[in-house]
Amino acid sequence: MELAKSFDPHAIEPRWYPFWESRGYFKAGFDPAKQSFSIQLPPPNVTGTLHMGHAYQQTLMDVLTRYHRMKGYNVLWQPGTDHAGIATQMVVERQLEAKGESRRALGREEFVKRVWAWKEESGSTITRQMRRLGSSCDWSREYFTMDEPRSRAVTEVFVRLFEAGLIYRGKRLIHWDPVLQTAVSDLEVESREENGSLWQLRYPLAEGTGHLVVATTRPETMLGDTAVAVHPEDDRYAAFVGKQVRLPLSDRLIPIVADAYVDREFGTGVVKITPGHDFNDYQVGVRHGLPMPCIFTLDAKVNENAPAKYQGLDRFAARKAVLADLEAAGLLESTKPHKLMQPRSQRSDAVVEPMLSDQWFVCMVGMAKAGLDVVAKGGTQFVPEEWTKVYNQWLANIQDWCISRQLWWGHQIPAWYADDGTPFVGRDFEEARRHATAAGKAIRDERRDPDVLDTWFSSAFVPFSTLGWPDEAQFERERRFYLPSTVMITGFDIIFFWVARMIMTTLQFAGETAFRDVYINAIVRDAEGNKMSKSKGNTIDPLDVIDGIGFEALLDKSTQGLMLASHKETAAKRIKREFPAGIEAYGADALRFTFASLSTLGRTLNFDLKRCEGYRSFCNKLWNATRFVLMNCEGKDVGLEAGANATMSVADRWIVSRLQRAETAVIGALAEYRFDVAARAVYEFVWDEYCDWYLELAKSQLAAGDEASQRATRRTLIRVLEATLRLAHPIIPFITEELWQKVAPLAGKSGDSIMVAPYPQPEEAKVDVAAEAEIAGVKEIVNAARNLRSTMGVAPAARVPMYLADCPGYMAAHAEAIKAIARISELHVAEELPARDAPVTVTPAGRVMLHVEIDRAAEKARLEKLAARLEAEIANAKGKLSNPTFVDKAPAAVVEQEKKRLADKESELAQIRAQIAKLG
RNA sequence: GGGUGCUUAGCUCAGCUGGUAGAGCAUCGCCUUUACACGGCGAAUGUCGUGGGUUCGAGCCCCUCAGCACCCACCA
Repeated sequence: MELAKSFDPHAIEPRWYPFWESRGYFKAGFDPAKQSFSIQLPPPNVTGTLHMGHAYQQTLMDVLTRYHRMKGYNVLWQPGTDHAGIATQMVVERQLEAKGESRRALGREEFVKRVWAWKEESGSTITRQMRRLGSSCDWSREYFTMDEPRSRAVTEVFVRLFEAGLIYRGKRLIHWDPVLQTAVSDLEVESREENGSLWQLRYPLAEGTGHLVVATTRPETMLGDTAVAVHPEDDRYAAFVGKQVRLPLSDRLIPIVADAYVDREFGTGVVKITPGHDFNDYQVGVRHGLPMPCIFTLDAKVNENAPAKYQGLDRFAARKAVLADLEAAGLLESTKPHKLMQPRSQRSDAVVEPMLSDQWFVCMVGMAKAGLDVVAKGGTQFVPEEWTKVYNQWLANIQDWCISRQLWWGHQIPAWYADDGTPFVGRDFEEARRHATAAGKAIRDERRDPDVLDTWFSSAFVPFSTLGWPDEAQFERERRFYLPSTVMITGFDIIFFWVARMIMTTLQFAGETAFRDVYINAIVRDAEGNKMSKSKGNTIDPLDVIDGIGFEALLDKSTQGLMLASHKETAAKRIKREFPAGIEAYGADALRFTFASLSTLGRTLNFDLKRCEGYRSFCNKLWNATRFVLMNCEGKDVGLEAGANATMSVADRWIVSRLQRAETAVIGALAEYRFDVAARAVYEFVWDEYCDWYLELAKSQLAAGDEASQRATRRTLIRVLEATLRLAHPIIPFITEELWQKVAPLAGKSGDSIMVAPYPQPEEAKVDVAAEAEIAGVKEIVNAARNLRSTMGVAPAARVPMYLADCPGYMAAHAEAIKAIARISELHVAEELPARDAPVTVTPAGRVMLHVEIDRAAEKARLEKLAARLEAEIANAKGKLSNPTFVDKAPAAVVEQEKKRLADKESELAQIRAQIAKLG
């Protein structure tokens, strides 16, 4: 079947993914004779959809995966999805609310059923989208963090850590989200600078008259104050230490303590201490043995530990009431505006309340040390390197990890409580009961801890839980191939949440690092470098880039789901401005090429549809080059059989040589994760060398060459193209497969698919420096001629005579090619240029004269300008060379280079001067 | 408060261990030349953020300042 006249991604993409997948090409290999390559997909939220960040990461992962597969490695790209505890539970709760139902009314069992139903319904969306992008994961091994094997691993890890004393239950001050009503880890708290107030309150002294003034941003917490503190060396307050103040409103006596935590410079130097609701105060409370009352309910209303008057009030209402009462009592000294870092829960945006609460924790210090060591010793390397510091800094200051969540969606904690409240942990109830019995305690099945584990707890084990662990036999079999993973590709935002924890747990349970390399990819921004966000309306859906989308549909989907009218308006405006005609269909290959090209080792990647358009053009270029080659090779003798009479021309040897260099460049770039360099090498080889020059050179060889050289040219055309397709396949899999299916047979290559064909390997012997120099010379002459034509205003189609002098002997052999490419009617090669009024260009490869009408004065002026520039360059070079320190100290090669430059320029100038003289 | 990164052509970015600045897009000419107008050919464009230092030589190394972005942190 003929190739269509131009590249249309839609016509080809849908056919190849099912072809690859159905033939099992994505399946992990287990051949002991081969090297292995493996990569873990950061598991996306199971009910989520593919966004630009995913598409970008996966492009990089797929490039590496396909590349290593073609190189013959055992390859495992391990996919999976995450149950995303809080996020998914929230989505389903919202759905229930919309239907007038509620989680609590349904009850735990029924609610969890509904979440599973939602997971089943939407769970394959993102994996379907991944297939559209071309991601070649081994779907036969796809996991879900709550599937049976992963759940077993979670229980096993929990039990073992508990038995090792690394998981414990304790009453600690934790971050409480009063909206979601669960504990969250410190990583799930985000602090933002917000405008608040700083209030100064008077606390009357218990004895005598007078008061101390304390400053606070949260006056309502005074209901839980159990002390005030001053700095031990603060002379102003030394006399008060050990005495008491009368806590207003509550009318309790609380001590004045001395603690070095107090900053004498801030406020009055006196701090109110609320150990139950502040992390600093908690420490002070511990040091001074203070009571630590909790004054809030789980939904952050004032509880029974505060005076009756405030009970039942929300935190913020209580603040108002407290302030009003203090003011009435004359105890409010001042109110000032104050900027503070407000800690908010990442998921609900609620102001987090520190609460003293019973939770499960993982003791991190030891594991963190191991995690630091393995990176320090180079067992795991970050790319770019600078992220090592970020990793180190976090691990060095790590806190114990609060892993219990008061949610229903997730892995329920495998702990049961004895009647006296002692927790017993086991792989199942029976095991827990045995422990309890041994300890002489009675427990019941229904007294299982209701909490679930942090989502990140389960995803922290995927490096080994996806290789069969805790099944020893399977794990031993598979880890030899795929642990550690070769590389982890992910965003910096989850270095702490995920990467560090995987490294730590894998060290703990497999005794080995999880990854050889950790590649931290850039964050995808819009073309102007702004963060992509729904409310700004500057998000782009990767599927829309692949498939295209009309303006109306784009407007619709960009504004739906936005709650605020102002956001809707901003988004709509932006869509109208940026995408007045919607988004064209660029296809997965162009999208992937764009990602690869923009993938420098920076922190951000500004996604520009214009770039994408350029790379779709590239695909079209490749497509049409293939059409040309097929047109010339189909049904013709391409000289494949041994002993075929085929004479390789210099141009043929040149393009083969350039191909070796392109292959070397791509392979080297991929080894260093320089996807941009790899993409550029492919782009430049295909466009600038193969299409712009070789196809043109080939045309004249096919038109004028003898039988044997035509045969060699056809063979070179088809073989270089075939190798180029393989070279490019990891980046642009669809179009290369489509074209390869047609090209490969003609190139004498068999095989069912390009994705299982071998990756091109450069051969040193095929690098031909002489041919490269020769073609470089030809290009120089052609360029000079083209330049003169354009400067002289010669119509592109017009053929003009050309004279060539002072050129290497080989030039005559390229006469036909030069004539065709530079559109020359007659080419005269001679010792000297004829003396006539014609434009001349001097190049190292010869002097070029076009026989065209000229304006003598204008030509003279042009040459004078050239001469002036040359003179300046000559003066510069002479200056350098006459500087003794330069000649002395600079390396000989540099001095030589400068001398050569001087000589070249001087000779060029002489020629130009001569030509000016001829013009009279 | 601590830390990191960035500042190069109108825009987005490359620039290897220091040797006289590059790409894509955009711009401006001229072209329906038989693979490709998703094309061809040509052109223009930069005191490489500031000030200093090291060096024969600095976009690259060192210091200063300025601007931008991000991360971590319990200052009431």
